Amino acid sequence: MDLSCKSEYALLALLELSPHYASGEPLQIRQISSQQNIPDRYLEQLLATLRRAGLVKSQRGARGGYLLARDPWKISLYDVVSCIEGFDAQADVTKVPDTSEAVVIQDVWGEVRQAAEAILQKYTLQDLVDQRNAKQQVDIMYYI
Amino acid sequence: MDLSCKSEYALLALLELSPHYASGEPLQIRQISSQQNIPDRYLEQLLATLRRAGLVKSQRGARGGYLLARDPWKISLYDVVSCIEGFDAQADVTKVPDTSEAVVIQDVWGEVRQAAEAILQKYTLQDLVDQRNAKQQVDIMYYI
DNA sequence: AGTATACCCCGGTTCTCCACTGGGGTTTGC
DNA sequence: GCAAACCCCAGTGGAGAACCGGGGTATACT
Repeated sequence: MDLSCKSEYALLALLELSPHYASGEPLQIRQISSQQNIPDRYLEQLLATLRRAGLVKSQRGARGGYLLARDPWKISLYDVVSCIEGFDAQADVTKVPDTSEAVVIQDVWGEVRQAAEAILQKYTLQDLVDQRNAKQQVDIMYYI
Repeated sequence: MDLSCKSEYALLALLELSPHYASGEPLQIRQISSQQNIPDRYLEQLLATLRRAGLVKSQRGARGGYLLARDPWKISLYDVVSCIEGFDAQADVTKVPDTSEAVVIQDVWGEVRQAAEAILQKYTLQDLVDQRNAKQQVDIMYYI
């Protein structure tokens, strides 16, 4: 019941990209990884996954980097986590429960999954950026 | 985001034990494992964990077996899953998030965890037994 | 008493996945 | 043309999941 490193790294990277979306200037892996203490070669793989899922765009060559593919309020946390964790492709080998007890357990677990997904769907990258800004604002007020 | 075998096996076993709680007659590993298609030596380990957590009681020797330690409506699914998955002892190495972005992500994830736990807490073993019975009742009606 | 029946404990094994590293190749701006 | 970036693919080390097996111990029944 804990967030995997993969998803956390991916979210951190996208949160870094979010403020840069307006300018249209790409951000490099090195920048993100040093900013968020993420191993850069690992982050590269995650960004490749996000690109294949259509969440970010990449620009190759010198002065290249990554940009969000669409506005930060149009990307939900569910979009990110589901593509990184890859639980879209889980419909293939759904094991058939053999007893009636197994069925009710699966039902409850479905309810759990749905609740988790609902929360991830209601937050967008923009929401998190706003939350972070608000939190920093509070910190400044306490500092004064 | 999927239920582990361990937790599912444990829940199935406890659902088997629930109807026998009233009689006070213990149920053997072999019975449970054959009823629910669970490898018996593996189930043994899980029941040992449940026993150490105080959810079941064991009776050794001939005509021994396992019983629930308390009434089936006093055991929530959260009790079971948390002890099997062992996420009580997670408070020790809570990694300190280094950036403000990491903090907001952890906050959201905390919300997700809480929602999942709330659902697991609201269901008891008795609830699942009732659901199973209700479902079988419906099946019979369709059969007629 | 003796024996069969069950739990008990501990250890090993295979497999998969995660987190991470490394070696090249290709595109692009200056 | 060269350096800066992405791209792809491959491998590695560790951890945990899902088992299996052997030997020990308590208990009921005869």
